[in-house]
Amino acid sequence: MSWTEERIERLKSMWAEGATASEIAEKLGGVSRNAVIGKAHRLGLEARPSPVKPGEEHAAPASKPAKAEAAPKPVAEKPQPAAREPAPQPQRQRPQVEGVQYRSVGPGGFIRQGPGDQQAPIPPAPPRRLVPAKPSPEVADKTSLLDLNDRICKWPMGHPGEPDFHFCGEQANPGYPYCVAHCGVAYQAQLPRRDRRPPPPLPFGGPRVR
DNA sequence: CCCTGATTCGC
DNA sequence: GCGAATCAGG
Repeated sequence: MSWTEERIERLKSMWAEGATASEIAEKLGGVSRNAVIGKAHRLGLEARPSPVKPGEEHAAPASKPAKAEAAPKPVAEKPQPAAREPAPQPQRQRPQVEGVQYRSVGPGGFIRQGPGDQQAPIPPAPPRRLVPAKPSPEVADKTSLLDLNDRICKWPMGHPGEPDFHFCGEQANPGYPYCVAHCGVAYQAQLPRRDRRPPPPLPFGGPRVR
């Protein structure tokens, strides 16, 4: 289907009336939404309000510092030594009752919830105060998850789960989550379509096509 | 996912 | 010039 004089006029009038490209394409018939948009542009028709913002420079971080950074949450206030311990029960033995139930005991001496328990069993007072675990020596001087902020390069080193997994920790490239060197790895200039490598075929022939 | 218009670029 | 493919926001 070609763009005859008559069809172009219909396109112009409908475009001027505010019909969407899809509607115009449907009423004209024989052309796609993209064809209508492409033709409208070539005809120099008035641009429609695009859902994609035109300007808005990417580099404008200082424009709206309104709620850029929430104030650092008051990380869990140090638990005051109030109510140190809930009155230690002198009762040492478990009450021997018929149908006694055995429960497993988790780290810190807390009794795990049983499958049939209606409410959590009252945990016994932990024998000692719980303290944060010391970092393993492998990551002692390395950047951990808790060290991250927006000025620190978050490039992962190694893999999660490995004992020495940590983060790069260099000074981040302002506005980016990584340092300059890792930004160079993370962000690649987009090549023209003809120069792009097609993705390699998936192993085993890829997903099954029905 | 759906929709939208804008843009690119092989033909 | 055409329009599919792609992009990017709603």
